[in-house]
Amino acid sequence: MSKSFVELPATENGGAEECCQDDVSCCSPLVISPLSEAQATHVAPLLKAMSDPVRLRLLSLVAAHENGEACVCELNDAFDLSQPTISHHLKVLHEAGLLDRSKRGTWVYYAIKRDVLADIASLIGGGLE
Amino acid sequence: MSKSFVELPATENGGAEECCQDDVSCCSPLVISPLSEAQATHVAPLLKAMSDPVRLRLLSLVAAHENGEACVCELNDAFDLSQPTISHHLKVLHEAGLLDRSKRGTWVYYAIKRDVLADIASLIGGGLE
DNA sequence: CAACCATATAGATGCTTGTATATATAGACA
DNA sequence: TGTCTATATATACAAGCATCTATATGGTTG
Repeated sequence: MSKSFVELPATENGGAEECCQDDVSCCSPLVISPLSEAQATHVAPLLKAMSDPVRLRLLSLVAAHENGEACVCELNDAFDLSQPTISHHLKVLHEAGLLDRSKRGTWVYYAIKRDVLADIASLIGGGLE
Repeated sequence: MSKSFVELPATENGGAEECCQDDVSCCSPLVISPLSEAQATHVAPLLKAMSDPVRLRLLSLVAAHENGEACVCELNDAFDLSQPTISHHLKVLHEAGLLDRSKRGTWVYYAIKRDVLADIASLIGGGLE
């Protein structure tokens, strides 16, 4: 573990270490070294997707459900909002890369992407233990 | 550690465990049990404060700086944005409870609140290790 | 006091977003 | 084929937000 702490060759962007810009897992924790502009631009949308109360609850409903997966029909019932609104929020979470989507017959299931969640958590909380 | 896993008396809100609604630290991790509406409403603003690329970088600049503290003057220089814009973002982070503010002479210093960061991280990533 | 520096506040503007209603798609089944 | 159910898309609108310029506040120093 703690592979994020390995030293990486500095790039031209002012000293922030930057490897694969597409993946949160390669950012060292906030507390260890400042995010580069590119890194921040990649990570922010993930947090933005989680920053709505409805989406946060959707995320936790899915994550805490059996196998980390839940049917849309169950999710709709948990809220006092219209079905298209829930569908919209699920789309946001899916497009952000936090939820996987799979259709099985008439029903659609969303599943949590645990690795992404873990990466975000270690970005925020890494180096504090 | 892992004090978040202790069983709590269920409340009337449909099974989600809920203690002090004012503090993130008492929410059990997303993956363990679904957030209540009240919990989600409390946590979401923290994530929203972090969900902007500029604020994410500000946060990490402060957090990774000596003593987890940095002077506004240094922060302004790190961005291509107007001084009031940076001031605004710092205010958002401060009001969300992520940064402490202290004035010393002419200068203002913002300091990271490590415990809040740690609480958010364990909310998101707890139960995945 | 006056000039100056560091930071915050006020107000304006254009873009984003959360929500709703109406409609489309598409699988199941009679 | 036609109808029902599950989910998504289209469109619209009010509210929120990131940014700017202009200005205020308040400490420092000549």
